[in-house]
Amino acid sequence: MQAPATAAALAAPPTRYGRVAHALLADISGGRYPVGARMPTEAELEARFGVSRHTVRAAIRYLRERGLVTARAGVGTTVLAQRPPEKAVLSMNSVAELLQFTRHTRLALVDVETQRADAALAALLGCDRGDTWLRFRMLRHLRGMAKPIGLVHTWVRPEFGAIAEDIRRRPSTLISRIEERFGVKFAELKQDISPALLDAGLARLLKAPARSPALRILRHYYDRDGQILQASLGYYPEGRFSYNTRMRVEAR
Amino acid sequence: MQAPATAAALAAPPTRYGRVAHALLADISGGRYPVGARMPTEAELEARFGVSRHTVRAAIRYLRERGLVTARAGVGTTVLAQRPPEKAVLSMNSVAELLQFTRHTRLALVDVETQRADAALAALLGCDRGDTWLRFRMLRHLRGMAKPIGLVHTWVRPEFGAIAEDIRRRPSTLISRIEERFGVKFAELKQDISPALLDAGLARLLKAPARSPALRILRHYYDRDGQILQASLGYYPEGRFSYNTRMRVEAR
DNA sequence: GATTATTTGTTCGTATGTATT
DNA sequence: CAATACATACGAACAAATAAT
Repeated sequence: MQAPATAAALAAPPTRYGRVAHALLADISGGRYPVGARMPTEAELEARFGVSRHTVRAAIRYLRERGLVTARAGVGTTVLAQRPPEKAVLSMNSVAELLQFTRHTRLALVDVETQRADAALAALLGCDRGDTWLRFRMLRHLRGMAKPIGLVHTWVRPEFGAIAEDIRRRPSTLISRIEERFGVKFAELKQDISPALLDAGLARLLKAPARSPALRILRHYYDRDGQILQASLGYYPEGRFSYNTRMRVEAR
Repeated sequence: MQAPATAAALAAPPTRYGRVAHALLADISGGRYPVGARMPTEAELEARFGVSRHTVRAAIRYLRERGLVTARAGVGTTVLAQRPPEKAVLSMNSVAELLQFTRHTRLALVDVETQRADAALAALLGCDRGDTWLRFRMLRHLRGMAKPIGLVHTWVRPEFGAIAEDIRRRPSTLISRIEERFGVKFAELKQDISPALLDAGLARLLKAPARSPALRILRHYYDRDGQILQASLGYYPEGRFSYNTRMRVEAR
């Protein structure tokens, strides 16, 4: 009902299929093809736009790749959404809140060692085999809880090795110490959460049953240039920690 | 670190381009075309496989869509990764991306039943004991993966029960079907991720080993008035799915 | 239940455009 | 400028999935 979809939100490729795709996109957001309705058949679109079937199919593929329509043989092409995914804001999951969380925990250093990346570690850290890293292992405690909430392995470049003594004397999050000491800032964080079983060694350190389940959280910290600064791998056993987010759909 | 080990082989589409794509995939994972190397040109692949250029391009598109190669005009096609990600990665920074992800998966209905909330269910859903819910169980598949990536229990209010027949005929995400049919919109999503062990029943449905670890994702969907619309509890076994987020530090 | 019409999916062939070396 | 390689586009035919008869 409201204003002509002002934004050509997406840049149309300067191609024939791009023009067809965006004409259809305008029809969809304009309500001509409502969500759930079927689009014209490929043959009809050929006629309407005066292009070949190949071009029509390229246009529809463009819309499919963006999640706007779905196509099924024998049925047709159905509209899935009125507009390309709008930006919704994640209210809870910001870097600031993440760091806030780590401030409410206490760290205890387990050990530090130098590691040369084998194939598995190289894959984990996204580095070349043979690269040298300094690995810290630390237990993360929450005030008032007897058992640690997690065990974190953190790898830092050996250039930053000077912080090892600092950390030994007073454990803290490595990334903030690196930022202080070396004046670098991390600009981006990638995080991957997967399930894992605790092996005997991890279980003992965490005071958890062996072969019990845990969250395995892998984080990569990058600076503004996309250079990796630090990586960490944490194990958080069942019942002590869960990862909670809250998202709002932005008003349209 | 444990490796997911068994490469969940991608099912090749029973098509000519599917066979070409998987032959190339075998070459890539076999080391014939290492990461960073250039693939043969389209013309060379035509000759090698005895197919048309169109089919070669469809095969390469298949590999591109899976992030294995990249193609640039005037340059060629370059290998980006040695193996297809054998697990689905949910890269989620917004509700939009979450919905986008669910579009790339296929749902298969397991069963539907009416449930009266006992104490445990009431706690899980945040409702009163004795409330009636309709519970769907669905397996979530990723195109090209043999085993399901997860099993999702979804509870909806019995008022929305009319969608049961729809879903039975052609499974889809419940929340979108409810939005279509009843004109309600969810405005907020709360999500909680924790680790869990698969019991025998879940393991059987998921074709996973019993007592293997999984991500347990609980979601609550609310409308604008804070009324709960739907809740879901999903189990995603190790090696098939991971939860991925990317955060940037806000410039100050 | 079988048949037929409809619609998308796959595959060939060919030609021209565009980006890069 | 020329050669190379992917990108776009036209035309045609058959296959597969589905819906309607």
